[in-house]
Amino acid sequence: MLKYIYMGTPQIAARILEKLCDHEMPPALVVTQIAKPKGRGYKVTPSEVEQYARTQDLNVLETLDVNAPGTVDVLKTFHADLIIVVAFGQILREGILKMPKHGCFNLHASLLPKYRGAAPVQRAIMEGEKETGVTVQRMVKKLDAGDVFLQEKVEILPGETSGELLVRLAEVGGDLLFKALKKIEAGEVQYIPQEESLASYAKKIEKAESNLNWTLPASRLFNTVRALQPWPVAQMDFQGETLRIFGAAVVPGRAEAALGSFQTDRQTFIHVQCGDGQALSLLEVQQEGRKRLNIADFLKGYRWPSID
RNA sequence: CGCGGGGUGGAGCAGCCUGGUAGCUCGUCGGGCUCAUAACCCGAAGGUCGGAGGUUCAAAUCCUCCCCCCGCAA
Repeated sequence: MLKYIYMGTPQIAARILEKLCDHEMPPALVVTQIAKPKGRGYKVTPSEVEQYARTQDLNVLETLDVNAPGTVDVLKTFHADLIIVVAFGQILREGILKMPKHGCFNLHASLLPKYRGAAPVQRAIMEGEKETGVTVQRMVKKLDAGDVFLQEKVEILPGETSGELLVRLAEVGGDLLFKALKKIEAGEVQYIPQEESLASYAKKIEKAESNLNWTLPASRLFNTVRALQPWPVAQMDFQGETLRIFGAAVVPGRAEAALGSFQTDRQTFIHVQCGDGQALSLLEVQQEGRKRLNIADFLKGYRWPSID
């Protein structure tokens, strides 16, 4: 039986770790980012991976920097055959990459070489892709540039958000990783080098991107609204206050309307004019301190400034 | 003790600061108008104002504690 170390941090990594455990192939050690203060009240909270690992009584190592000499020494004591990395949040240096006999493997949520980097799922949705996938790659020094071991396509459903897609990718990815482990164990390993000329990068999502830019085409903004869920969530300035946008649709615009201006019957819709002449219909929104509401409910209680 | 917003008939909100008849936009039910209608008109039902104490002649409104929801920030 292969002995491996699992490195991961957020929910998707926890879900995949869970799948490996369900397949009765738990890691010898789980490495995760150190518990940090977060959420309201800044309570110190362990990562999702750690929380799950604890329920399975797995060995857990929290670390601020895996590449630190002390940490590397600890990892060495496990004599792992390989290391699996899923959304860990830290970049492994050669000292670790060369440590395990079979090497280090990473599950990446895209069809490499496309969408290398931090936000492959979000960027794929933002670009309006119809399909993406998961890839198990043999890690090398250059980020997400290693040889492809296994890869599986996943269709992106119409209107699907990053959060929803991520859940499905975790299911497929977990199974793919298990398959990878089985093949490695059996010595059936074949790699396909990535075609560098086809490589693209999925830049990390910045919270500043959540402000919708009305000079862009409506379809692009629709994709952005989907891509930015569950975080950081698209938002816009509406009558002087911030409105978060959870649901939207592309509708015909009006030629004479100014970009970013909106049209509403104050009962059932708000259409915001976009850069390509079409408009974005707001379907589900949220005001600060309030709950998410469909547009009709939002308009029922909305207080329009003066006039009337 | 990181900062802040909110919990009011079925839904979404106002009222709270400056205690004293619980309001608005919808929905529901009944009736009317209409060829007809999700439109319009008339009427009705429906609320221990998150919970527990306290102050007061009187608390949705002021004070204290608790529960739940949410935004920022990380």
